[in-house]
Amino acid sequence: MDYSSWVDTSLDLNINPLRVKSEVPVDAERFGMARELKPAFMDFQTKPTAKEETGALVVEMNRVSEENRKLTEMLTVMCESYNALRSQLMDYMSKNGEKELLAPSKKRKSESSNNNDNNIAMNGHSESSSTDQESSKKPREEVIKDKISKAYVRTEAGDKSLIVKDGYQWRKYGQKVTRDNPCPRAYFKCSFAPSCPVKKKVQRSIDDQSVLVATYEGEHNHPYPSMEATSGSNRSLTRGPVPCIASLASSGPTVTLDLAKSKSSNDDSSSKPRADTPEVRKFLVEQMASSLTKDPNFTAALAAAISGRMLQQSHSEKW
DNA sequence: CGCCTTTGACCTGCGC
DNA sequence: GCGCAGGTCAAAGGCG
Repeated sequence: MDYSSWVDTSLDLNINPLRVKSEVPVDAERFGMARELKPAFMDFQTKPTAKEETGALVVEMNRVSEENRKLTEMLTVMCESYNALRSQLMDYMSKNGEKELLAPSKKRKSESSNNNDNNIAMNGHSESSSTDQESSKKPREEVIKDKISKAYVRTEAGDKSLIVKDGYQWRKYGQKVTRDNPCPRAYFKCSFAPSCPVKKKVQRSIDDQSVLVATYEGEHNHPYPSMEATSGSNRSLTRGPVPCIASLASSGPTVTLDLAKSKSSNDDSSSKPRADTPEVRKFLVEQMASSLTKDPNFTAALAAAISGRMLQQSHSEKW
């Protein structure tokens, strides 16, 4: 599957001068703005610095266009790399996955291996059948560890907290720095119900430290907290655990690809994100457009580019 | 004042 | 048996 084909990564900044030339006067006249706009443009052009400013704007527009082109290339490379890694992972899982699941691991911390993490993340499996692995642990944990799930949550780049908002109320009871990951691992217990046996481990991904890996152990023996009960500072507004969130973040707008799938679709074929459907493509494009338009830097650059083109065009018309 | 976080100490399982 | 590493406990302090 070619994931680079999911989304048209080009921003399609159509800054055709002919369009500006043909549309702007018409619109201005249509809305009766010609008298107000034209003097403004004329005044702007007659200023001694107008030429320089126009040139600067054109340079800025070219710079933005070049940056856009580079970002597009980077995104394409990332998609291709992800595609290749996924293919390798699928091959590896098809060969060794079943064998590893059946063989009880002697190592206690088999879950900390990044390959295992990625297996679950890529497939969107919110629950893993690790009962066999956990059965070797001490008896008092057997009741708790019959249900293990993982969630991957992207956080803000500067956010150093280990808080995963999943709607439940948690009490932190420990924190450890593990050997395979310099980022500390936080241990939480469900504090919504005193008898709730659910525990949660949260640790930043070693590969991408903006991603929090939350491991849930056990099942809640109480109903999901209501929105009123979860409206506090640490309460979440999301309902239920987030199975998988994969994001493509840049320095500018963040495009989040939610690859979560429903728990009911556990077969391997349906675990692949149906991004080739028109609905998903439309959704992704809308999300990208929304992210871009919300970014003030992008809108400012876009406005500068458009105004630069307008000025350039009107300037060339005059000459 | 109660709840939560922090953090060092302690417990437990596993490999050598 | 010993050391290492993950997991848990509980006292202390912070905060609303």
